Amino acid sequence: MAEQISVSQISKYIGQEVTIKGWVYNRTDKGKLCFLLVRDGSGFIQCVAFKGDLQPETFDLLTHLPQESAVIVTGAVREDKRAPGIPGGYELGVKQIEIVQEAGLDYPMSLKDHGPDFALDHRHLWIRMQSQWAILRVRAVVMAATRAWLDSNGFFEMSAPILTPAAAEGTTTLFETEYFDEGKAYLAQTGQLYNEANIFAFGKVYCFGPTFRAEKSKTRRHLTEFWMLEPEIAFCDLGGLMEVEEGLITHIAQTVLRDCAAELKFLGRDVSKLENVTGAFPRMSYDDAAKYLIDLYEKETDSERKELLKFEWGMDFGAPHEAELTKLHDKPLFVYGYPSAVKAFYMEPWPGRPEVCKSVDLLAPEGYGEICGGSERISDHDALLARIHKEGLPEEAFKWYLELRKYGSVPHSGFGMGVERVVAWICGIEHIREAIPFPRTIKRVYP
RNA sequence: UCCUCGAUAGCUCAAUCGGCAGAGCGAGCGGCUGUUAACCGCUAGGUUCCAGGUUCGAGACCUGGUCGAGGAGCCA
Repeated sequence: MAEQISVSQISKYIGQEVTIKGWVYNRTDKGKLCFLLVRDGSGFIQCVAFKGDLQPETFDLLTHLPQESAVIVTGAVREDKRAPGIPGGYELGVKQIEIVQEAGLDYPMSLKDHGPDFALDHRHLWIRMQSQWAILRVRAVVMAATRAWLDSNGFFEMSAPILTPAAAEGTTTLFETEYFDEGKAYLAQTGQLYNEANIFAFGKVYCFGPTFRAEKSKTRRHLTEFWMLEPEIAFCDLGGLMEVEEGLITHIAQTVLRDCAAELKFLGRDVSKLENVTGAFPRMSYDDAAKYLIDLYEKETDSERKELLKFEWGMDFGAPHEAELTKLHDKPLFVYGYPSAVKAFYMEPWPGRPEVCKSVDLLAPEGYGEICGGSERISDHDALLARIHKEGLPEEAFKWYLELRKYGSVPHSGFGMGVERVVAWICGIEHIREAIPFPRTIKRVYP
């Protein structure tokens, strides 16, 4: 009885007879020779059958196997540079094949390109394709690396509620639902306020889960449901926060480089760009960034681009501005000290400059833009209350949040990291809808 | 909410000035002992997004609509 193995472990079994359980990804007949590219979830491997090695009826069955048929293949592993697959370079000489299910002939996914509408309508099948498989494997490693780094650096995962009573960040649009006799409840757009309660019990915490924004954003950087990591740290200032982000992002990038080499290679990612993601990241003040952007705007001669680059102090960066800033470095870039007016109400003002707050965004290189946004939080009760009033937020809804400032308040900081944006950047893909198994966009809740 | 672009075979697309609805892939059959999204031959496959209009004649032009994509704003 041959040992059942996974394709990802194939290199350890050269010369041995093994069994692989999976699905036919592609088939090529060549007369007395038949190639099956079989995927098993862990990778893709070429299985080669010679007519002379098998019963005639078995070989005939093989050459008529529809794409996506479920199979159990047994054969000897050998190294062959010609063999395609992920990792590739190994193949199985078929000795025996059992067909678990012969797939229907009308499988709609082609190995060639699909348009976004068709691909997304068939997302339940699209995820089987090599490109999507590779991206989602990277996503899983990004998420595991995120938890691993935080867990080994003294953080505790504290799940935040998804059904929440009110807007956390004011103006942003919320998904609304009926909640028994209590009136309306809303899908969480952040777990941060709950994290701030948790740090006073656990010191360093994070929540990691789906968040929801009913914004009508229709760009390659937006989903209505996306996964966000939100660490929050007691006794931590803005500088300390940036060190945490550096440590985490470095660990994520280096872990993916180590564990997803085959996936990155398949995606055609230039890994030298990711190898740069280590150590201290460059830091730039909002003031300096604004000067740079204004200069760029004034020098731009193309009228269309000039309109996009339009900038003055006090504005938040648009995607074109972020792209320009990230071109300055080959590492992620911190931009800190944004105008308070464009940031959330809970951010600590800069000492001596109340128009600026102790916030920091982390911009991914190569034009990918914001992947993390965070700040030092207001720790003083009266200052926070004043900000709530100024923003016109309902004081009653923030009663418990304000109370945190009465019993042992300390300087504290936190940030949010958009998982899909990180995955899109690491994989080098165009659109974050491919960085989540089943994307939710303004125009799509199916499948 | 605004701007731009698009919708033709299962998929990706072509169709010149308004004049017979086309190709590649996929599917079926046949051929080939090293294919890499194989290749070669044959076969099947169409409500040209919908509703009107102009015209001898509309996939193409006009009006209205539907759906999608990219971007802006907002944000992670």
